[in-house]
Amino acid sequence: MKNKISVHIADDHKILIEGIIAVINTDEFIEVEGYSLTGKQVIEWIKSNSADILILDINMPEYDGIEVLRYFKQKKITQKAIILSSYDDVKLVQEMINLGANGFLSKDSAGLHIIEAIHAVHKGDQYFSDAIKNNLLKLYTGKNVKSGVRPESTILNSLTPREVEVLKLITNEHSSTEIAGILNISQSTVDTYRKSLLKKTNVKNSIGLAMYAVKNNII
Amino acid sequence: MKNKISVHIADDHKILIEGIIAVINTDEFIEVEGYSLTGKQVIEWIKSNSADILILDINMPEYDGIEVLRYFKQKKITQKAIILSSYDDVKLVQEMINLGANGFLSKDSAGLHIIEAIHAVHKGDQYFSDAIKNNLLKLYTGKNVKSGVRPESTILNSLTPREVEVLKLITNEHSSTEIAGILNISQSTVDTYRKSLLKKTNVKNSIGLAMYAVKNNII
DNA sequence: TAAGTAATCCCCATAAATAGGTAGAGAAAT
DNA sequence: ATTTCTCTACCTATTTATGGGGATTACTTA
Repeated sequence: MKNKISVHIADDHKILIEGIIAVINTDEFIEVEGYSLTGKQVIEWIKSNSADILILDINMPEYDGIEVLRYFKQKKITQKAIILSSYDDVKLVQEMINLGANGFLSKDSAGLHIIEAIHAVHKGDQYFSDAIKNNLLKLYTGKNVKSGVRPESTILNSLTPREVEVLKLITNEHSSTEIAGILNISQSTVDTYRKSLLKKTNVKNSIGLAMYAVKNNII
Repeated sequence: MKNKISVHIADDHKILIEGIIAVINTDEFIEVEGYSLTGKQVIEWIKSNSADILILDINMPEYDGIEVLRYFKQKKITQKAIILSSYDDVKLVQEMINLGANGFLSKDSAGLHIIEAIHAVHKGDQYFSDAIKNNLLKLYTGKNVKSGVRPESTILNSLTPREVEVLKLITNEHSSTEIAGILNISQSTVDTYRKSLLKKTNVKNSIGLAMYAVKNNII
């Protein structure tokens, strides 16, 4: 008899985990090795374990999926991972691919696709759910890009630590005066950060910044 | 032999639906009657069907859970409903209760709780998952309310259709001038909407509005 | 050492948002 | 028939945000 493909699942919603387990159990060649409810748990788990495939949700408390992949990359851990995501944000997908993700599944997809994805990635292929494939195509061909995706900003806009701090405070509904008080810097400085944030993220106003923060899980 | 409790599931994530079905199938007294992937489908479904219990996700495209309940209330449809939600926002819970929801489940809860909830609601009781119960308690006792929950706003904040339109445009980075142009109304009117939105959602500024929109999937 | 980059601060000016009102027309509900 | 709700619009005033510069210090890297 052959070995089963072992899978570890990371998602903060237990119901979803149970669902995925139920789906996976319908395939005789795959078995669930365990699960994590937070990114922190994944990082703890990887220290002494591994699975053939890690199914990784992006939105998790205590280190999200991106941070988990970043950790893997930094520690040179070659754990195969399939990303589970609620929205098909192309920018995110690209970032995840760069961080070494092997597959990308939208939560919209049927359970069957998880099984397909697991088999594909196990064989060494990449797997993308249809919606994401289409979005990537549109991005590369440059046409018909749906709203919310800004092709001009394909370039990584790495924000400086201080900029991220300011961005977080903006997203938490603080005014520049308040931010200046909190960070103990002058209002002018905060204004300067606002300007560079607007330029780097290529959005129109503070609301765009907040949405950028949400999308990129800077929260 | 007795009749089984019939359940209809509404959620835009098929994987989650499959998971819930798998969980429910472990209980011999409950059966899944069908499912919907959008609020629109639920509204179509209710026109010629019903189930003992509707399991309703808040975040859905084409009419979210709130709008579905609002529709039920308006049409005086007495469909029992258990709300499924990703976050335990007390404000939301209260709104849903006022709209006639019979139970409230966090997606964090285990599958077992769905079954408990279904049985409880079927008997005529209300059901709340623990996290939500705690939050409601804190709200009523007024202490130790976690950030993000604003106790002052106990009052129902159902937004009017026009307010939602404005909110969407705000969230899409439009200024008041632009919104006035798009909706063909005066800027003053847009300002009025901004004021009532701020009051109803009880947030501090436009960024709070955008975050509210994101949380409530008004997008 | 020269070139960057990050963090800090300032000027000036305009555009936009917030806060406090008031108020009318029409629809819907009681 | 009267109240309530929604959409519409205006006034006044203040506070924030945006857009265009320029500039210093300190640290790192080619």
